[in-house]
Amino acid sequence: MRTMAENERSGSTAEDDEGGAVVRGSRIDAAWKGLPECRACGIRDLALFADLEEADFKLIHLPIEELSYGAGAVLYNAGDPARAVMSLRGGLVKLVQYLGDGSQRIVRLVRPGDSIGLEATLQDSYEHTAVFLQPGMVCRIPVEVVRRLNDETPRLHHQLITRWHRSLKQADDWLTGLSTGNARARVARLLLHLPREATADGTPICVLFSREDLGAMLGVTTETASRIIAEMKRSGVINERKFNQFACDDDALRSLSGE
Amino acid sequence: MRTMAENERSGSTAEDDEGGAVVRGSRIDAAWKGLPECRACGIRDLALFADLEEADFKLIHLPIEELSYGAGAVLYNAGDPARAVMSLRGGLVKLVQYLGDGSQRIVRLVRPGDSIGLEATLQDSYEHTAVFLQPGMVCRIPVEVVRRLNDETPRLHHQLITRWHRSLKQADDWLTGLSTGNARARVARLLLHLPREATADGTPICVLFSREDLGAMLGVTTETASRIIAEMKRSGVINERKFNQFACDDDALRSLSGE
DNA sequence: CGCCTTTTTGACTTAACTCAAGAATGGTGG
DNA sequence: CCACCATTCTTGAGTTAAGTCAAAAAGGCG
Repeated sequence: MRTMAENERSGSTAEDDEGGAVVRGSRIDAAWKGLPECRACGIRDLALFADLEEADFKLIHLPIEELSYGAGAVLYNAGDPARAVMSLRGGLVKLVQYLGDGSQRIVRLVRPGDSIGLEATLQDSYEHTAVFLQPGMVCRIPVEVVRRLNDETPRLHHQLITRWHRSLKQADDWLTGLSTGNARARVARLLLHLPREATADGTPICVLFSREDLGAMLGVTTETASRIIAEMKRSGVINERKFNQFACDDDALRSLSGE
Repeated sequence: MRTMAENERSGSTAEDDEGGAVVRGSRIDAAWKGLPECRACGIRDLALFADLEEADFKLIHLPIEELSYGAGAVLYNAGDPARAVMSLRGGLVKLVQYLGDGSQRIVRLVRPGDSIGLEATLQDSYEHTAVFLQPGMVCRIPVEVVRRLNDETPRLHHQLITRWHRSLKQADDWLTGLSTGNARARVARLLLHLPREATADGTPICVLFSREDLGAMLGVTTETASRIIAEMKRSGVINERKFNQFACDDDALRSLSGE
């Protein structure tokens, strides 16, 4: 089976390596941005700390760091010691799971406001490999902080449960939506599911990624993913504005998705 | 696409219908078994209440009921009002998700000790349809009881988080294991994943289900599922002792699974 | 025992995989 | 700035696994 890409597991993990911008190839692994002021966080209402009150912040006795990553940067690898929960502040992250034979499958996408590595609160190693698809930032919250807040304030643990729930729902939808039906329908559903970004001229755009990643999300080969995207471009269902940036005809996509 | 079985959504839901054994066709929907004594529960160490202490039980102010179901009985349908969390005491339950076109996909199997319908603590309707594949029993815990215990004792909410985590892990494994690779490998992995039951002569047996359900778990057609099981029977990888009860050659299965 | 459902099998079609080569793209270094 | 290199993407041709439609066989139930 060549359905999924080979695992490259290249380079060092960003965890434990937060000391500054490390440039390798064209990839910036992690750049330290300082200690954020959670109370003033621009996306706090989306984030893990959404419900915290003034008093709760006093319970934080370890630094929360803000780190920024380039596309391709690895947040952590499966099996790495899990010492922090991350809150995504921008960009897009894939969670990858490896099979026995070295092939891989992308099990979820993480978007701004979502948490990454929640399992750190329960066990001492990460379950997936987390890789940035689009550059962005995370707040790195040491697991001791999460544990302490969770013990002391119900406001955090409601948020935690909500996040577990959200991840599970996403996992179920991922299975039914992106792993079911023919390849064309899967691509269409994926495109519909992707975040849209506003452009200068007002057209919503969705940013796509490598055909290999596409294949690993949908459980099809790179070539099949490529062929379908190419075909959609030719038929005008999607319209490439810049490299891998597409304006989508959502109605057409919906009908392709078999809805 | 005919990949998955048509949604029959037949019959009434067991929820709200706990007043006694309802026999329709050959299916017993639900039989009321009485109010269990949690403290003395035989599988309590597996169940949601594993960590509760004597004082905690005093917080339970609504009855927990014990209900038994036959194969094919529907615990609840997707969208039904979610008024209880269930703890599975025996048997096997499938969680089904429906797609826009009416086809279905089985997203998870629930085994004894696992909880069903945890989303009831967060929202007012169930996300899946839950159906018994093998007859068994559940304890039905009103959502108010779970909420109250969760507010009052950290011992429950650790169990709750653990269960969310376990479900998510299972979802991820389900995707990579049962929705990846060719049909033969998927069937092999499913068989390896199924619980084994001891028989009189000591051979571990695994109880299989309809080809339609098999297809809906693996994302293949009923015919493909049937063909592969038939082929495995012929080649001796599995050995049918009774109807849908198989002795498995696990080493052979592992090699088929592409491990 | 006969009816109905599920399973199995067959024949055919088609979607997706495989292998391979050529085109495009982006980065690198002269 | 441009030429070159390494990827990644696209496309083609051939193969194969899985889907489809249909009918026969097997099981289970009344």
